[in-house]
Amino acid sequence: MVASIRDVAQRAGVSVGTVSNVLNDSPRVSADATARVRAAIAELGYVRNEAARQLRAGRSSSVGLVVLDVRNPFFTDVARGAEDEAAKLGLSVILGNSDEDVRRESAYLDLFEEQRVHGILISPYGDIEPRLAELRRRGTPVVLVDRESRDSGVSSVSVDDTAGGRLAVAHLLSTGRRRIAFAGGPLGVRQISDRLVGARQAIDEVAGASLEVIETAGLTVLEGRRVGEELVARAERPDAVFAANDLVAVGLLQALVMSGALRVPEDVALIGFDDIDFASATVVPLTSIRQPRHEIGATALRILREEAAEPELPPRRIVFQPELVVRASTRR
Amino acid sequence: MVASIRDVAQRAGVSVGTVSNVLNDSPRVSADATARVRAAIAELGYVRNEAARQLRAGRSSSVGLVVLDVRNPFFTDVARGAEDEAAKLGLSVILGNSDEDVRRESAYLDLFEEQRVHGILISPYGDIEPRLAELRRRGTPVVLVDRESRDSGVSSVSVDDTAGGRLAVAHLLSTGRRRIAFAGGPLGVRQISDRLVGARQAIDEVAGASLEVIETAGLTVLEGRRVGEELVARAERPDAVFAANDLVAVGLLQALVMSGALRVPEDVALIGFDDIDFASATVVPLTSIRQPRHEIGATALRILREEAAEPELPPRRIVFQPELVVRASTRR
DNA sequence: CCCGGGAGATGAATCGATTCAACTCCTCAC
DNA sequence: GTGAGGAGTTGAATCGATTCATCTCCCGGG
Repeated sequence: MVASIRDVAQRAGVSVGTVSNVLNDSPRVSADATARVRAAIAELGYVRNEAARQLRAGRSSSVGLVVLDVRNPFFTDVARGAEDEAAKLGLSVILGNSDEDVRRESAYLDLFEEQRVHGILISPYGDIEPRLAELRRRGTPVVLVDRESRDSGVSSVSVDDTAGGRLAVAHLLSTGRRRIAFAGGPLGVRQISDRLVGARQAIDEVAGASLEVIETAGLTVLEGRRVGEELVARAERPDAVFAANDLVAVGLLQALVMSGALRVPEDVALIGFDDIDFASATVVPLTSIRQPRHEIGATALRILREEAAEPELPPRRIVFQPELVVRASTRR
Repeated sequence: MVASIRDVAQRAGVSVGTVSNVLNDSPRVSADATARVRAAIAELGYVRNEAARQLRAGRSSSVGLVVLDVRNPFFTDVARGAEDEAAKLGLSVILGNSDEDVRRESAYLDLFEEQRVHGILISPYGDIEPRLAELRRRGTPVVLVDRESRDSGVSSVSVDDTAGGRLAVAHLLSTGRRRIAFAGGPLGVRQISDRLVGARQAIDEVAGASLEVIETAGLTVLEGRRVGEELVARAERPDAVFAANDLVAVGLLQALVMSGALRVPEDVALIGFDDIDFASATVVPLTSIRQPRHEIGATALRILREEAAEPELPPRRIVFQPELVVRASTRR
């Protein structure tokens, strides 16, 4: 029913080898043969069968990317960075959304391994470094995104979350705030716990500063609102909140502003993390910690390529430094 | 390097046919053989090669889904509906983000066709129905999502956007508003222009009612803010705005509230479209037009399956009816 | 006129899983 | 003792693109 390379060859009056050479732009084909093959392809509506190609090649030309939350602009920007870089190399990116669910995360890894993807980029949720090391051992290169790898033999591209946390809280302290709250979770996710570690370091350097931890079930706007409503209802409140990402910060901001009773930054200062595009567009523009989102994705893809080319290379760890972006939500 | 089914067969002391039967849970295999094969698989770390499977089967077990904007919760909810339904059938969903770009949209269709996906679900951006009909003719079932198909031979699952637009504006009119603005775009996207058509129908039924159209470049929060800022700066303002989706409505709300000069709904009423989860969580909870998002995705996938099973079926058009959800942003 | 060599073209072998006709045992009925 | 029939297993053929050793022309030099 669907035309194969053999049908094209027959129609063009050449061999399958020649058709294959045309498809792959081999220079060894005469102009005449090329034209005939092109015509036959158009007439038959021939479309290359990627499965057959892959089977022969041993690897697919797709890269799998598993993210924690597709709705978070941070990850879509990272994905775009990876896609742009992949396009240059003739690869494509398949996006999987683990949605902070270990079962979904694991299912995507299974799927990608069965597909013999070129490699896997993953922003991990569960404790899966052993599994990833195993994947790598079996021949699928893996690069951690947004989390630094620990001892396992896997490369990573991340941002120094501890430094980011320190930067955020040091900024709040420098504007005179002393009763700081950290809002985010789950703390089992290292990207998040590292930000908390940094926050604590900054607190410890200033006498009289205190840190309260408000753990959330996830990093979403809704969770942020929940925390905000709780704060509004309290008698004793922190004078500044460090949200573990911008979505949580946006939710907090909404709840605080909606209450009418609290002003940002006068009553409560607020700082987020990621510096998504949206951060500058909130009711009160949000101070945040910028991560080079696009660059993270692009770099991860480049490293993946290098590993695919030379599997024996030792794992690499790229760590970007985060940057403080001050806006109205923390002004004095 | 990587173990194949032949290696497993050899290690287990059976034929490849038997291994294949074990992998596919055929009942015709003895307990003894099954156990030996399972053991061999574990020892060798064997992972099935999906490309080889696909080549033989002729079709992949993945379904391609192309959405206009992954960041829009409406589409992630539709995607989840499709995924949940796919999982029941042993299929997986590959997500592609066209990001309202015809080149990206087209590239995903190429990719999916080369992959011989089981079928394609697409929320179309450009005018690609002819291309989709061609795909279907060549054997890849296609279902339009979120847009009703016109004359072409393609199935669709959508919501009655015209009825939705009518519902929205009729509601604004029923609360006494008369100078209505429609904010959204690009109007070349039929999902959007249909909402405008419905809005106009409602306007035409009420004497003294007027409709102003403010076209935007896309349906994003940032575009909504832009429109909001423009409205704030004006002397003559509408007394109600119908935003073509909730993201635009959220942006509008932010800009209006931020100005401090305008109150919602007292000075300007605001209604959105989609009723994303977030709509009830905005500073002023948003009145919206609800679409059965999860159900749309699930239904589309079910129809895709039916078409894959019986390619001769005539195209079907499922149209869900939208529903008005009243919240604070349009109260009197 | 012959031969070397380069440009093109050929087609069989290959990748790995599935399928199915054919085969081997065994059991049981008569 | 024989034959029917069921359970379980086998392995060659197949899917479609790529690769590469081999072959065919043809041209120019000697």
